[in-house]
Amino acid sequence: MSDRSNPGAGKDRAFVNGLARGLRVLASFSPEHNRMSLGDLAKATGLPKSTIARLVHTLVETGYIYVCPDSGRYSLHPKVLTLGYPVMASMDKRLVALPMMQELADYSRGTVSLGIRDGLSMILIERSRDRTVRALPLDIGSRIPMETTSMGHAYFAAAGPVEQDSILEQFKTHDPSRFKEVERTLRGAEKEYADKGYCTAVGIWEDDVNAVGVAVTLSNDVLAAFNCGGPSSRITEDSLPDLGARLADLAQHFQTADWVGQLPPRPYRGVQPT
Amino acid sequence: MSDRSNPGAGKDRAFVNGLARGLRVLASFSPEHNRMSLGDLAKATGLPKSTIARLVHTLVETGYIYVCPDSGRYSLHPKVLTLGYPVMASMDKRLVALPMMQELADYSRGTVSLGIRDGLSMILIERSRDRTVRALPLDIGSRIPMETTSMGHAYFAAAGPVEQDSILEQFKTHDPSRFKEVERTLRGAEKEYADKGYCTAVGIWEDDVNAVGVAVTLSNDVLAAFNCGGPSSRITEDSLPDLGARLADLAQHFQTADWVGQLPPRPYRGVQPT
DNA sequence: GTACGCTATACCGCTATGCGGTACGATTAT
DNA sequence: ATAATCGTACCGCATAGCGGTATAGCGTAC
Repeated sequence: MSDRSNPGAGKDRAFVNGLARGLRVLASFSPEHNRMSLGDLAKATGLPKSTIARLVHTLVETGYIYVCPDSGRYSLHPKVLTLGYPVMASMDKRLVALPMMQELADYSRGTVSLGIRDGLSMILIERSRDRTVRALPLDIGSRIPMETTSMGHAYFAAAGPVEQDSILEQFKTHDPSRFKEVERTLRGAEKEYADKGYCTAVGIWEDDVNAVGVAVTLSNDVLAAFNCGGPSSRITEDSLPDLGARLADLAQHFQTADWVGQLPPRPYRGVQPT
Repeated sequence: MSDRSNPGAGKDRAFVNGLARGLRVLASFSPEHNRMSLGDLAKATGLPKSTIARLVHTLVETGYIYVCPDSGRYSLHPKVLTLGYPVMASMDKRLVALPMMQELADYSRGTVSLGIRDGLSMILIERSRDRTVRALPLDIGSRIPMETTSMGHAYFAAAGPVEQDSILEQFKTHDPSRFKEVERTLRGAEKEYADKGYCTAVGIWEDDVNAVGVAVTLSNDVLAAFNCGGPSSRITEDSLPDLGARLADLAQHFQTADWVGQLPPRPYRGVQPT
């Protein structure tokens, strides 16, 4: 029976299944499936309905899920945002980048984002968009693939050899069929980054999306990467060198910005969950 | 022993304790305690050390916590941000407010934020800051009290009678000693909001912080509130009427903005967690 | 040097606890 | 009216999670 929520080995006395399963429930929500019934969640997680009922009940009790008043379905409660707050706060150096990002977004009439790696994808932790665009598809906390985005390419290029090997290793085990292609792509990106100082992605993520990417180091020595991109109608292929140079410049300024000490040691001005 | 993680009644067959406790572990991180040992977590949560060890082990396995390479302590993994992403995405109407918020932040030389209620506090879901300020103390996902902030006051003032009663009820049970004072404050805020169209908070949250607040409704009929404020050196008490009017104006524009249909129905451009 | 505080990890017996069948009544859709 | 849903309830079972206690490894301090 031992259907461990996470793969992992057979039996692990120290693994709390209920917790892992509950997190799986939370993670099974997505922007397009943000209101789900117990049945939906059962399907999405592959867990039996009665188990889902228990987990959801617990999550409702603890306030991380609430029942939509109208539809009666279950939805993530904004309280889940508070779980991520300490992470955001620990990356506060990105705040110094915000004005620069906004400036470049306006200049390029596209979107500028900052992301870090999780597994084989990049998680966005900050973003700025051109003021004339209504749509900002990727928001904070969203996840984009590493192997098909300029951000991911730049990240890979700037990563140390050991991290690179680890990434490639993960790709190999995760999707062996695409591995060789992915490896070639990423190694190519590494070369491009070394040559030009930025990575370009022309229509490899989405057909009509172009972007450039540059890596940086956050205050806590966490590697991250900027990108700047948008629909090809606005971000033309010809403009990429210019944008790449500007993004590299932005990263340079960000990197060397004298950040330490600019913020007074501030206590946590938040409050308990009450 | 039935030490239920959440208060609640004695025994609830459908309550998964391990899950609730694991969430308590995640929630016990804060910006100032973002690297903790098992002992720290045991102290913070009040759970026995061996239990913590099991929960943390599970959270590490599932990737929501990682071991800091240097210190060997435990820290939240950025992956927790992805849990909140669907919430952010469901509130995408706030994106139309961003340029306006930025504009007002620049004008006022302070900070403009947008927040929604959770329990007796407000959770920030968007923020803009004046470009000349380095510090942005409150970030997305952070939590500020309702009874001492202009945002909270405006929210309360705009809430329906039933929600107001529920809020007051919670205050009464949560902190009876302060209840009468809080009630008076909130009722006063309601009156102020009805009179002026905004709420002011002069040094009630922090001594040297002034702010104004105005409520709005997000696309999904969720009540929310803007605030605009900052240190009294920049946001003087005299400027509050002007800022209040401008914030009310912003809210008005935001409210009536024709948002529906401006975004093409977009698929989730994110990717699986791999 | 040794005694201490702090790590994290391991072990282990117990039983409460979460499990997942299956069944029910209420809604809503076909 | 039939057919899917929805969520809730029940219940016997076995094990999964519990929390005590014990151990081993570091650093620090005295």
